[in-house]
This record gives sequence, structure tokens and C-alpha cells, in this order.
Amino acid sequence: MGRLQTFDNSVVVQAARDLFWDKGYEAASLSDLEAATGLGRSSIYHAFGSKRGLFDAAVTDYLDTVIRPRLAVLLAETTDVSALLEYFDGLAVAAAALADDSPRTGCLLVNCAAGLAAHDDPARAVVEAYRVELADALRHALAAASASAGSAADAEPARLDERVRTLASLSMSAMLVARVNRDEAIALLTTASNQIRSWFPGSPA
Amino acid sequence: MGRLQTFDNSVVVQAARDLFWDKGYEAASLSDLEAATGLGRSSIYHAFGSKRGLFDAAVTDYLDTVIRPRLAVLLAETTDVSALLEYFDGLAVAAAALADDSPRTGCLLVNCAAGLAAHDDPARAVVEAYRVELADALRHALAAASASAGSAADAEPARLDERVRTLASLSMSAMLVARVNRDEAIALLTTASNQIRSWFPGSPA
DNA sequence: TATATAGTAAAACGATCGTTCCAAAACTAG
DNA sequence: CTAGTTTTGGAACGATCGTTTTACTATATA
Repeated sequence: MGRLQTFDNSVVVQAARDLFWDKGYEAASLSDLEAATGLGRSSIYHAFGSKRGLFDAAVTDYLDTVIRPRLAVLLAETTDVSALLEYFDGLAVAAAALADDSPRTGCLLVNCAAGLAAHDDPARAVVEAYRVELADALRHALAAASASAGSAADAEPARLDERVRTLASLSMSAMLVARVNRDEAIALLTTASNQIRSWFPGSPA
Repeated sequence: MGRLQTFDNSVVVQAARDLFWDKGYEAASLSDLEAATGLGRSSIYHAFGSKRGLFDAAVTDYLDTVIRPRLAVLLAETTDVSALLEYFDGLAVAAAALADDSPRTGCLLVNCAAGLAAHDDPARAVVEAYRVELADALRHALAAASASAGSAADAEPARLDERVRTLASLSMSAMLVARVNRDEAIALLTTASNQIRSWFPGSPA
């Protein structure tokens, strides 16, 4: 019934997502969004209701297509230290491969934490949920690594929490620093890998 | 010669600084700045030239009155592990004491890193300089702590750099997370303290 | 093919943005 | 007291913000 939509929703959302990623919610204007998506205002408002509606769709897409695929390696049923190393290596490789002017620098949600989330409760909830999701994934992988290393001391909850916080911190601050100094961001990710190797000495490569 | 300025420059700059700290550069409007400082637009433009001029003054003030006083403890000529513990404890105490709705949550420059600095070269330079200043201060204190502990292995440059990155990461990510979850921010700072104590076992308290 | 429905284009909306201008006020120097 | 200089209040500027409206086009269904 009626005319058909001429654009692919997910293509448009991802174009908008990269713009928000690059410039932030407030600095990305509707004219920018028109240019980035190739849509007119009418189509944007018809499909997403508001700028914020498009942003929410962009954040959901970001979690589904950027964040969770990266966390997946940490959440495998049976895993070991290599999962942790792969996670940080994956981030480092992605950071190193990024074009100098790529809009996909750092992390959309880290940027939100410093900006939007301070005075926008829904945004804050999304950012906090992401933080918990990251911490849980790291905790799962750390617990699995401790188990596969057969070390009871490493599985102790207090020590686990400390290590989760250290790794989450390095992950988030690398995304933060990536916006200012790519080499240092990669160095932070390498530091995470080194930490992991020092915790689990007899590990593969 | 001529009429006298009726306001104190540093009082005005600090009011503006807290507003920028809270809302970020772009989201802080001139009307907000008028309200926060008690000045009219004319006075603001006469004294600072532009919104950006006021922001630059605010950043300079932030470095001088917020950042560097905190870093000072790390830079004392002769120091030991306690300086590092004091630094992170100071941050944790300040975070815990802050009112729930305080504008001074997190770090103005961390917020800049995620926002303005991505596409504004002068802002990026300021943020990067801050990051280097923080790293240098931590490195100085870590080197001094290693010396006072008499441990040659701890003074090895590669190990020092790893520890600098870990602590800088915890410091910055605590400021980032503070905007979303205060308790977790404090936990990150406590993790830093625990790390330091694990590196220098026989330390004071 | 006629009708109802949905998507698109373009213009216009009021609000707010940072900035500028002008005139009155307040002061110092002579 | 006057002349000259600087600060201040307030209105107005053009530009841009996100949103809404209007009219037109295209498609599915009956």
C-alpha cells in the first residue's frame, strides 16, 4: 500500500552513525545528515521521527555491528587467554588501519560518556549499559583464562574485579586517546596485552 | 583613563570554566555564559574577544588551578610511593565529595578529547599536551618510587612506560566514567592505588 | 483504472546561535 | 569642569538550528 521507500534503512543508519561517531550528537546538523545519508529532511523525519530518533537507531546499530562483534571473542563458551589477546589485538589492528581522517576514530559511546550522557538520562543509561557489558565480557574471559590456567588465585573475585577494571580502563582510554594521538592509543592497547601476558605466563605466543 | 571594569576577571573565567566543564564548549551558549558569569554580552566580548577566547581562558585556568595543583604531589623533588597513592586518593576523595549535580564532574580536558579536539587542532594540541604532562608526572613519581625502593628492575624504562600507561589510563578513564557512574569512577581510582601497592610491597600503609 | 496510502521535495517556521553595533554611563587625566 | 577613553546595557544582525507544513509523486490494492 502506497509508495515504496527508495533507500535501505540500515545503509542510511550506518551513514548517520559514522557522522555522529565523528562529530557527536549536537555538532552533527540536519544538513550534515542530509549530505551524509543522501536523504532529504522529509525522508529522515518520516522514517525516524526526529534527529534523536535517528541517533538512537545509530547507537543501536553501533552496538550491534561494532561493539558486540568485538566482544564476541571474549564470550565464547570455552576460551582461554588468547581470547583476551585477540580482543586487544583486534582493536589495535583496527586503530592502526584507520585512515587519518576516518570518521570512525575512537568509540561513539565513549564520546557520548564525555558529552551527551552528562545531562541526558537515556543516553547515560545506554553508556552505562555498554560499560557493564564490556566489563562482563572481560570478566568472563578472565575467569575462563584463570580456569584454563588452573590457577585458583587468579579466579579469586577481588583479583578478577581489579583485572577487569584495569583492562576496561585501558580499552576505554585507548578509545578516548585515539581521538588525539593514534600511536599512543595503540600503545595503550599493547599495554593491555602485556598485562594479560604477565598475568598468564605460560600462554600461547 | 576611562571607566573601570566592574568584575574580577578570574572570578568570571572560573564561572565560565565550570559551565564549559559541565556542558562542553558547543553546548554552552552565550546566554548560559551570561547567566553563569553575571556579565552581559558586551562585557564578555570586550574582555575576551569571543566565546572561544573565553573558553581558552577557561582552559588555561583549569590547567593552572585544577590540574597542576593535583600533579604537584607527583613532581616533588624527593618523593616515594606515597606520592602516587596521594594523587589517586586525592582524586577519589574529590569525586566522592562532589555534589550529585556538581558541574565539576570528570575532567574538562577529557571531555574535550572526546568532543572538540577531534576536529579542532588547537584544542587537540592542548589535550595532547595535558596527556603528556600527566604521563610525565606519573613517570617521575614512579621512577622516584622505584629508586626509594631500591629496585633496579622497577626502574627499567620499558616497565616504567607500561606502568605510566596503566596509571594514566586509570586516571583518564576514571574521569570519563565519572560522568556516568560515580561509584565506578572511584573504584577505578582505587584499582590504581591497589596496583601501586602491588608494585611496591613494603610501602607505608 | 480508480482510489487510498505512503514516500519525497522544497519551502517556510519560530527559535536560538555567536557576533556586532550604538548610545549611555562611568571613570581618569588635564 | 571639561575632554577623552573605556566599560556596559540592550537591541539588532545574519546565519543556522531542528521541526513542520504543503504539495506532488509513486506505488499497492481493489
